[in-house]
Amino acid sequence: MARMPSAERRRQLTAAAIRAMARDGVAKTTTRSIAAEAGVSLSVFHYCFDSKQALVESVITTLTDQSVSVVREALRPRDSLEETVAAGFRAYWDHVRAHPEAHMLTYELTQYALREPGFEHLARRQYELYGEAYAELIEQLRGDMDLELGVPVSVLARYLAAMTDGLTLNYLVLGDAAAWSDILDTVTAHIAGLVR
Amino acid sequence: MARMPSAERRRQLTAAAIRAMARDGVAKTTTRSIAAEAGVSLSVFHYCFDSKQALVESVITTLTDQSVSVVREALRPRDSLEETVAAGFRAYWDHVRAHPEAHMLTYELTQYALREPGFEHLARRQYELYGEAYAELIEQLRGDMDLELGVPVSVLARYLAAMTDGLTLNYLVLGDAAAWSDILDTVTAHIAGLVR
DNA sequence: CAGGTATCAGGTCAACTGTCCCGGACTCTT
DNA sequence: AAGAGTCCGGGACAGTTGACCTGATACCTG
Repeated sequence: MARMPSAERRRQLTAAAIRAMARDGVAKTTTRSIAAEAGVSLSVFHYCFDSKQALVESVITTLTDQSVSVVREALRPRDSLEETVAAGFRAYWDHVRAHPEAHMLTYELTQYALREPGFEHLARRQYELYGEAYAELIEQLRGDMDLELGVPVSVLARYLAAMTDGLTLNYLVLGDAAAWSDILDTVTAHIAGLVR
Repeated sequence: MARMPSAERRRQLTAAAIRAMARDGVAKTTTRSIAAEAGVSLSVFHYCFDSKQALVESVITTLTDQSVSVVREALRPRDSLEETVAAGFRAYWDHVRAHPEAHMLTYELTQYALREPGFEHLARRQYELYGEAYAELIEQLRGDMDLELGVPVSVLARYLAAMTDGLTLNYLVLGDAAAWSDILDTVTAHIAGLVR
């Protein structure tokens, strides 16, 4: 086994845990399977993390930050409002279709966090960050394009966040990706109608 | 212990499992905790169900049917379209606020079903039934009120299902129930705009 | 009331999981 | 090169969990 500073080992174990959890599900991922996925012995795990919970906490924050950056990346301002919304949805949707297990895992971890005493704040943080990402984009667009919103920014941001969340979950359960792009088009038109 | 035909015992155990899972979470619910919740000994459990999986299957189908009937109950046709949509959302939302653990449990079980080999169909069935419930209501309204839809029924139904799903999940994570009624109003207006 | 069936209680078992311990090996400083 | 600090490996342990088994008990049929 290659020797490695524990900070880097922690990152490696976190990444291995994400792979194992995405593959097997959170419930079926054990400290042993994580260690095996990382290619280290079990004791290394407990050398780097005080407990499995500490590792899960690291996994959640890491994955949340990744997910939020996916949203931020997708939501780049374009020439027109409709174009921005449509391109944003498309970019996000492409990511969902390309990495369904990753999105599935975020839902699982959200519920894990809600159930685990002392972890609720991690679930909330995730959803708050989503909302903030949307709100920031809206504010930015409003300034750049001199838009007038028919609804408060916070309402619109939460609507978008909940919308994409629900669509993603439905896609993960039902599949049939094509059917959902029609819905995204409808929503895009709706958003465009909410601004002046 | 009162003697009881096994069919009724199964119902009793299913109900006890739902209570235990809603309280403790699916992952932390064991055969022992279910038996204790039902007030029977562990052996009764394995007398009535071949395995824990068989019980979980019973729980999922029972809860799915309950959830769908909640949706159907909420979506009763009223005088006008907007009134129908608004009242439907309100009724559904009241149910979510009154029984958050029950809704939480359905999300947990959906993911459990998606992860458990041979159970995927139960997750899909749940979401298909939601979609069908919405589609039926839309068809019915269209006939009664002579509406003309701007989008296909299937698109609208899936949109509504995903929408409520996402809003519910966001509420369960973030709380703050008041903030979401504004969003439901926005969506209501959107739906009203989609018909002629 | 006898015999058979349905139901229950407690104990047992093997497998798995998180955690920990102890000895050894590597690395860097002095 | 020697020692301290850091990292790694294998094994062990206690607790939990799903599953099962053997008797005992209640109910019903004839």
